[in-house]
Amino acid sequence: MPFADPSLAERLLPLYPVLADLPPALRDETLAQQAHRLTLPAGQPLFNEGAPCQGFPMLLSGEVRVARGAPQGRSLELYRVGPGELCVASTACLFGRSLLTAHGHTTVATELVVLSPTAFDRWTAVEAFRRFVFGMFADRLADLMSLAEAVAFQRLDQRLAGCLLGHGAVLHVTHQSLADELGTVREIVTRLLKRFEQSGWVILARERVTVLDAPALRALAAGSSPNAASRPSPQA
Amino acid sequence: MPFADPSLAERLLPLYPVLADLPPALRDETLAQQAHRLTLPAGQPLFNEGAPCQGFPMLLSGEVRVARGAPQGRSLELYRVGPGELCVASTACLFGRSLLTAHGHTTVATELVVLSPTAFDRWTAVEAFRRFVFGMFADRLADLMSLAEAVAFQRLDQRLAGCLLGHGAVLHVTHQSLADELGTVREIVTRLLKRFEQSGWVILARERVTVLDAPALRALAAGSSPNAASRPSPQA
DNA sequence: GGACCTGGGTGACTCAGGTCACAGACGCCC
DNA sequence: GGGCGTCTGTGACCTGAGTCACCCAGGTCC
Repeated sequence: MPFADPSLAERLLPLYPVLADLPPALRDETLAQQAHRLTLPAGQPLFNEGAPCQGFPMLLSGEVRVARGAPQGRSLELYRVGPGELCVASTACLFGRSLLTAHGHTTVATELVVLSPTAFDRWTAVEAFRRFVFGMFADRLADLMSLAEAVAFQRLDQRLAGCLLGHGAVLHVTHQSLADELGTVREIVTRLLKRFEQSGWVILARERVTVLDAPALRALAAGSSPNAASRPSPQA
Repeated sequence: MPFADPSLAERLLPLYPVLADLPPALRDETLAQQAHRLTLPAGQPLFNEGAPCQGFPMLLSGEVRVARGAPQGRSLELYRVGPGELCVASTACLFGRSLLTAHGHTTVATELVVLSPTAFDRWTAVEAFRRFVFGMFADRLADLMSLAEAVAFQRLDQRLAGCLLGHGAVLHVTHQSLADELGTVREIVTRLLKRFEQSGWVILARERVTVLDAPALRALAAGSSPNAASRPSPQA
């Protein structure tokens, strides 16, 4: 939609404060002429393995989940992108001699702005914006290193505990989606969750996990206790 | 060593052709004043987890291995850096609000040039150089995604087969170093290598692995055949 | 109120990978 | 040439995780 949208910059700015450092003329011109805005429902594929990349995405709202799929339907979540962040996978393949190596889809209804590659180039000429992009790359890189380490060295119960934390006390998820996040299968998630429930750490219901004892989960995730799950927790 | 080194640019240029796109004055000035040159023997630590980062490294020769360590002496190799490449981990922490999350050490005698952060900033103002850096980030990001996927979904024999390939017919490695590369322990590597030898794919000797049947290893690594190792190979 | 679908629960079995505890092999240095 | 350290080989054993097969609960749709 190449017509000027007066509200676009106003909506982007609070989420991406770095845009304030761009020359206003450059910013508004590129937003008006070299960006298009997308609105996607939940569960919509945004890009796929092997596809070329259209541009540089900035999220206004919603969430994009970037994962890599294996055979027989298993998949591993690499990271998620929220408002104020940027999807390095697609950014990466703007430069990369390589195509995309992961797929992304929305987890909830999502609005995003996609900047054209040339516009992105012009923006990165501005030091503040460049630092922002490098910073994002750095963060993701660190995330991916941690992911690789976790997959290599942590037990699944530790990783599961970890991904139950930090999303509030009540999670609305299916066991299958947790399995996809961890790169395992549903049955295993069910088993482990059941063990957590027996320890009194969570309560399970259909499409819902209620966290009762976050500290216990955190301790398990931190991995200090090799088999804490066998001790049904101090007070039980 | 802040004295002018006339040969430095000449040595860097063939490895980093992108430097030809920098304004010569800028390039020579920063190389002379804001870069120092390091020469390290093999096996020397270059940086460690949690340490701050001194600058932007470019390799003249040698190799740096970036890994992440787990408890009980296990470690997982994240990637390696050779001449013409750059170490994104340290670059990343130039910007990152975070410290380094991995450690790097030389695998062989290595010469490198470390550019100061401010000099790096000035160089990235040049579009060609910026693209080069973004490209490197993109490549590493893709590597790390593949690594995470491999660790999550591939069996160790497949990954081992993969890392025997592409280093010539004769590798000079200990089983322990292969184990560190894969994030496992020595005994497992020994077992798997022995299996490969029994299949006639390699010959083992002290600190040496000779690859006889690269195609077979490649097929195993590709993972198309679930348990190819049980079939001692077509012609045997 | 039955058919049907999705999500959850469970037990039996298998297997890759890790642990432990050795033993032999090779090279090196006095 | 004997001692010592590093590297390799191997067997017994254990366990986390995946597979398979099935059943059950709870909604929704006719």
